[in-house]
Amino acid sequence: MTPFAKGSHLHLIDGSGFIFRAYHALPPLTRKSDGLPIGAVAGFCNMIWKMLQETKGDDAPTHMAVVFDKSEQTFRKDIYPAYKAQRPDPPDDLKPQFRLIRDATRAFNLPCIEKDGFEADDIIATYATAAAAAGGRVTIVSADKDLMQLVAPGIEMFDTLKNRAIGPDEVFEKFGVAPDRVIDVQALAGDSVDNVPGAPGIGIKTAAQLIGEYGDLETLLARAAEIKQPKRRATLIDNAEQIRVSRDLVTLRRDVELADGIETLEVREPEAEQLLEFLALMEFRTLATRVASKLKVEAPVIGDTAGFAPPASGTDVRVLGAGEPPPVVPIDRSVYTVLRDEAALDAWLARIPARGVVAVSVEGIGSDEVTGEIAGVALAIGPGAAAYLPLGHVTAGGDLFSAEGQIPLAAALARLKPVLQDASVLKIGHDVKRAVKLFARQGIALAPIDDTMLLSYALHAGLHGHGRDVLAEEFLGHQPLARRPLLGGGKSARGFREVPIEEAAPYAAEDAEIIWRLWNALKPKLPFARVTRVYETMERPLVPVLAEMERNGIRVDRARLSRLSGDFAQRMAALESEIHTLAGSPFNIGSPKQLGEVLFEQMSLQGGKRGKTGAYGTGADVLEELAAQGHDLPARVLDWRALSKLKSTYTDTLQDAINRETGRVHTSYQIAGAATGRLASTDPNLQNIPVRTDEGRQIREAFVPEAGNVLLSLDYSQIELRILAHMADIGALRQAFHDGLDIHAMTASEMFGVPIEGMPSHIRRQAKAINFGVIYGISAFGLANNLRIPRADAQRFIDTYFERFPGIREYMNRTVAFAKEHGHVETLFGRRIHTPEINAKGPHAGFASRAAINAPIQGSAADIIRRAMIRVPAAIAHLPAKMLLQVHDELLFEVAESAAEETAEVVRAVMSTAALPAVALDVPLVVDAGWGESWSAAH
DNA sequence: GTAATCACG
DNA sequence: GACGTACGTGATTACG
Repeated sequence: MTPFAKGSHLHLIDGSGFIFRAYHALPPLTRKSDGLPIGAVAGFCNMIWKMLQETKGDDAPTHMAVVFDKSEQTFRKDIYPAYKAQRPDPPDDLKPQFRLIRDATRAFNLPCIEKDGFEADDIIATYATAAAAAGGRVTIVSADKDLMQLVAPGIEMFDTLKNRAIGPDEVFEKFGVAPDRVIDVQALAGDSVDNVPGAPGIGIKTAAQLIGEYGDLETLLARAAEIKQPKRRATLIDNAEQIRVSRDLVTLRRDVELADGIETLEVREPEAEQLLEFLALMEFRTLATRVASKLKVEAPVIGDTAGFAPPASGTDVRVLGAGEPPPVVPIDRSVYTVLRDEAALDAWLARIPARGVVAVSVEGIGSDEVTGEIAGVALAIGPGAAAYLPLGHVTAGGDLFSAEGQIPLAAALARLKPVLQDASVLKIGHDVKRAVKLFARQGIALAPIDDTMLLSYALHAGLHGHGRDVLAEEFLGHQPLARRPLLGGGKSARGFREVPIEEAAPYAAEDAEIIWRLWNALKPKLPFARVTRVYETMERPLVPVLAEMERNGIRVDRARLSRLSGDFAQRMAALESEIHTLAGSPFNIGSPKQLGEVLFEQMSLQGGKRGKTGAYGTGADVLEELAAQGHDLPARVLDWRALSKLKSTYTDTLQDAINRETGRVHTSYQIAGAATGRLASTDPNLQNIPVRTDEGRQIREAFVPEAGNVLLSLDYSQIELRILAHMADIGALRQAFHDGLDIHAMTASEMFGVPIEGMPSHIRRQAKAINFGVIYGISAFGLANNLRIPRADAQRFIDTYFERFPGIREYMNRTVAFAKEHGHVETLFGRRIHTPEINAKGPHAGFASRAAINAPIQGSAADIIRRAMIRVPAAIAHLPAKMLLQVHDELLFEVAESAAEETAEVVRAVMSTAALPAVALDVPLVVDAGWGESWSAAH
């Protein structure tokens, strides 16, 4: 080893700085065989190779190292906790590349230097200072202004992207002072990106002028009182301490204790085999060829499946036709691994980091995702490379015994946890919210994540479902093992824990492999469909938010529901006997068929209409009509039905939904359920809890907070009409919203020329029906039905409305035409809702065009509340508040009573600005808030 | 499994 | 001119 001395030349490459520059400078390249993002890796490798070639000869470096940031936690955070606090997470497609770039560095046979607690800049400063002191030369390969303070005799910088050296002159150009005073200028000017406070109101120009005048920072602060400009003087005096802290933050440490002395950084020639192996794995064909020719070895053959384990049997190859991707290795369930001991698990997990992406499929022991345990975890990193890790399987034989050949749960989870939480390993799932919840229960925060279900949803909402089986068929031409035979049905149904491991393993491992393949098939499509932003900002970030809400659950007062059930039962029994008396004979009131026969045959009432199945219609509208004619029986049936509905759907069923462990009800939200972007709530549905009748509201009174808390409800006022006013650009509507007018009264006034003051309620009601009708894609038939008026009258209303607001008709025509041309419509935020039926003939066409008119309006409203929900957790992090439920235009929170008002204001601010910055609405978004001792009282 | 009904926005 | 419709959901019940 040659000592570093006079004549030596050290190149220090700012690896972390370069990663971000390469990432943003290059298009999002992916590895061809599997879609792994590798743009930054490619940029890095090309840069290193170019540098190695160009620096040969007299000026060749004798020593070289690549330096990286290691952790977020540096000594600067101890000095100033807000330092770099608001820095966003790196993009998810960059995260897996961090590790690959370190691998690349080693493949080039270069030292890869990093140290906990320090930034790359501190390590560079330490080496550069030591090298200069030893009499050698230093070139810092970076354009980062934070490194410019190091420029000195013997130390210069080099910007590879601009291909120019940075010396004292260039530093002066940037900071207006010599390199040795750069720290002073940075301390004064601060840095908004890194959250270095500096002196408020002073930028680089002023700072340089002040330092130029007073010589250095301490002198300036000591003599601040002499400054003529009063504002500047006050700023410096008031913020002296903050400026000194800023100086400590920007000053690079030159005394980091480093394990490797400079002499160990001596340049070594790349080893051909090692380097080419890496380049082949990354599938960098051009660079591999170039490197091979330079190193005078044979270039590796890089096929499209390079990096994959060769298929066990490669005969059954699916041919996709000319111009299609290369032949695909078929799924082979016989090659999967079952991880039964810790050594096997460790070996498998060790393969994941280099990939940067792993498909994860987790099975709970049963259907409970909140308090249920894990039965097993399947992982996949490539075709045929999948494994199943059984954890909670049991053998049933009267009692349940833990099945043999399973690693103890705690030990396995301890090994999984670092990978599942590793920021540089992307975890992909299908409906990954399930996995997030199951792992959260085990203290594991699954992140970062991707979701093939949501990829499909962002790409193809309205075209087809997004279940795993549908997608496997559609995109892989593969039919997976069915879940049903494993779990049985009816009486013989069993939880996944009871499925024998040898049956569970191929099913689960195949699931993981399918997810991995689907991700590779779907993720690259996002930019082509222009839905990357939709997916990245409105689908994926919602997953952890919903997982937390679902885990929170809401407290429900069982005793109260039970009392209501009893009350309803009594009243139903009374009604039942009354109805039977009126009918003259007993029958099943709950049977529409029997009821129809009683009404229209036995009692011979008029107006009986048979539907397409031959049964009489007995819907509420029919019964109401009969009741209005003075018939008692249908009126009693309506009362009975209302109670029956409340009892069976709510007061009885909701009690069963209370979780034994938490005492709360945990709904599950379907993110990809509704084509428009709305959520759907299931098991139980908490988005249709009654509110419109007094009896219904009694059920809401059973939704209660914990002691000392209140339920806080915030809802958007008229959000869909506001969106319509914006999208269709209706000046009168927009103005009415700006002026805070009663929008339905205003509509009525415009249409019928009636003054808003003292407007008769039936006129307003008609206008309200029209406003809603417009959102739904109005038709005379629908409006007539709703208002119980003749169709001709309804048509006249609509004509008048369109005359008064011609922009609405234009919007409707424009939207339908767009759908016909493109096959989809879009929300304000770019969400696509496909309309495959839009060009159909016959009655389908009407449905499709109304749906197309409604979708951008309903969907934009859905987007807005999604955006709000994603921002809420950070906004309320400092408050004793939890977000519990979403009901399309309402968010419900549980909050300490003392913090209700503050929480309301914080959330109101988030909700009313949720469209920004993507869309600036021409109408205000008004949010109403209320809180109380129950969900009913919160309204 | 499907249709009818009705709860919500 | 007839068709036959308000938009988006989920749960329960009856019934074949």
